[in-house]
Amino acid sequence: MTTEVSTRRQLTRDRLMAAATELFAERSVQAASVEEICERAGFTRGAFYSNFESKDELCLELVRRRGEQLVQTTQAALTAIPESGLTENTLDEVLAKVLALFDAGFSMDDHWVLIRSELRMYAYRSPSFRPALLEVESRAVELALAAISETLARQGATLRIPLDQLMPTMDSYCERARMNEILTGEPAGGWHQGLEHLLRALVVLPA
Amino acid sequence: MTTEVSTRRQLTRDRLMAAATELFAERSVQAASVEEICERAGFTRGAFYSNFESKDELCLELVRRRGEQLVQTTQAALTAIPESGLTENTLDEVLAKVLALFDAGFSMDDHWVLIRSELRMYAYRSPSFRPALLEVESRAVELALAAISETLARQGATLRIPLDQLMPTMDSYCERARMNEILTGEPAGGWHQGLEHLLRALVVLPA
DNA sequence: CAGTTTGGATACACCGCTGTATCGGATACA
DNA sequence: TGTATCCGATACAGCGGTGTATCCAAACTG
Repeated sequence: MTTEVSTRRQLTRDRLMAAATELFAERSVQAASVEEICERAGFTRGAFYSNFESKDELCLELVRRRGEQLVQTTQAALTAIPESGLTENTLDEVLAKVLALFDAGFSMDDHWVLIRSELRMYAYRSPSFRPALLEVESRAVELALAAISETLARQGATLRIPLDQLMPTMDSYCERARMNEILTGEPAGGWHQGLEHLLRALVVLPA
Repeated sequence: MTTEVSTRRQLTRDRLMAAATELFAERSVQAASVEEICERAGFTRGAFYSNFESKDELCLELVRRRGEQLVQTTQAALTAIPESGLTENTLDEVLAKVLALFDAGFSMDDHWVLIRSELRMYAYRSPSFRPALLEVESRAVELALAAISETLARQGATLRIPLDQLMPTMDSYCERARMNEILTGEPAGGWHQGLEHLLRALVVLPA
């Protein structure tokens, strides 16, 4: 059965990619050797080169999946907070929605903060990888932005900065805050409050 | 003459560090081999190991210098915009001062945007290097922050976010914006306008 | 239950980097 | 000008990673 074969193959691909993800965070994309990735996944390099043409290609696949996952969790987070016939135009409603987005979609767990940074740097150096990363990121940002701006519009709220500056501002702030927490060894979490402050500062409710 | 010797030594150290800086941006700290650094500087590895104990130590020295330079240019930028017996409490005055700070001190040229990111990741992985980087960065931030908050106070201006969140917010925004420009190949410069928007949004002038 | 295919393991040849130990030419000093 | 010192070059042994070519077992096929 073809599916059975494909299933097996897919399983080793998964394990390889999971191992790679870990090692990318630990050692960087470049420094993580194919050897090491295979070892951690419980394979030898034979398995790797049978499944991927190169580390570059694995990265591509990684980002592709990440993109899908991002889109899904984002949409899930959006629908999870229903239109809810609220009559009060509270800033808190907007906040909740946006914050949920960041919690769910733009996962700020240790792993992905490091990996995003790692992948950006890798993209800078790998011309073949760059467009893929840019496309995935921009798609995710667009999706989230659309949701946010719609929410804002419904509340009659406006922003103190251009709309297309909102996501970069918040995202980069969170990422930096998380990175700082990681580097200093502080417990994670401060970034969340920081983001809320930032949002409250940037959003203007109708008079 | 001892100074002559030292001068010579210092010169090769400089060349090695300059080469390292370039290569760190091009290939990453880890991927830049000692060999390559020496080659670009016009030396062999003998010179390197005669001057530095390891790549780690070179990084340390690099950051130390960067810190000094940062402090100097920041202070220069601050004194360059004199108290100027202005009577008008214009937001523009505050803006000018802060923007000048970022232009001068937190240099956002291609090189250093990449290297800062690079060093952060390196710090995450090198326990001996981490505290050094953190200290330099925090000193620079403190200095700039002190200057800014004093400026704000003099104008009677306040912020819509906690004071200690200002620098991370602005800095991370700029860095991200620059990085995006680099990745997409857009001409640099948009970040500057973005920063101005952000500042205008965050600063509140007295009624 | 043979025959075929698939997929991962093994073996091989090669390269580049590391760090140290040693050497030799230039420079400083009397 | 001779001598000591300094500092970068050279030589060497060793390691770890790369990518390919080949092999073998297990899983599918009819």
